[in-house]
Amino acid sequence: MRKTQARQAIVELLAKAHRPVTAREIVDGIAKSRPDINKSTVYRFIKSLLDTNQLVAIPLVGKGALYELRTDALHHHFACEKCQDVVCLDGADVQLRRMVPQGFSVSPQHVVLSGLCAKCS
Amino acid sequence: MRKTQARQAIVELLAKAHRPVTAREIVDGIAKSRPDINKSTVYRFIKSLLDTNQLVAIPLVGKGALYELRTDALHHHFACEKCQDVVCLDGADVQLRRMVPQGFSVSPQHVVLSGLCAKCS
DNA sequence: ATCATTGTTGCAACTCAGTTGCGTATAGAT
DNA sequence: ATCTATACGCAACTGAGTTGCAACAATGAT
Repeated sequence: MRKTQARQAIVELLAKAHRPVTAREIVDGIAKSRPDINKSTVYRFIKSLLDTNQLVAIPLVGKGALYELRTDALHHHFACEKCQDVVCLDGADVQLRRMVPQGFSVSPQHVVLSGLCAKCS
Repeated sequence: MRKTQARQAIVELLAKAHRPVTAREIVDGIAKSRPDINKSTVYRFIKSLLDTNQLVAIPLVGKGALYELRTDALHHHFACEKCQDVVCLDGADVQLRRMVPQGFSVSPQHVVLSGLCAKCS
């Protein structure tokens, strides 16, 4: 995995976002700040980060996925169906394990709950 | 909402599936049994069912969503990352409520956990 | 510092799921 | 039986994401 200018720019964008972002936001963000970097490069790198487990994908209802760099602090997410806001949930791992049958294991980084947030409900 | 031949065929397919299916499976399934029904009709009806809350969407990691007819028996889903199998989880609602902050409400039909199922882990 | 290797990139063309505009057909009311 | 809004088929379109390939540039060797 070579350290190229394009890749540094993409990782920087992800790190600066401080929230999960869509593929579209990454592509558009890079296009704005670095128009010399092609969208194929961005998509290829997103895929590569996913393959090497450096990026966490959070699937959304009907609208692709959100991405965030994997950090040591594993956490789950909650997506508000009304304001589309995504917040991070902490300490929910124990609860999750209680939900699945014996022998099943949950990937904590892939859990996203949907519903209404405190503001919208 | 008129009861047309196309719509009856689509609902029938969903009911007979006895598991959540992808949009692709619905479109292909209809195309096979009823080639006279156009894919636009299928997509339009899926959207219409979603808008009227008669269909539940289960977002997947990177691969669109699964759909199932809404039944009285609300339940959550678990998607195996290896064998792609989707199973239904029961009685997990209480656990979910413990996971979100005060004031948040979870849409139980929209929760899908990912990980490894008993066979694959 | 220069070179050679090979992974990475830009480009343009492509794929394919899902959408849309429009003229026609049909379910359901009168 | 007639009427009319709703739903449909069709074909063209959209747009996110992918791919083949020639050119480029990041690393390790010299």
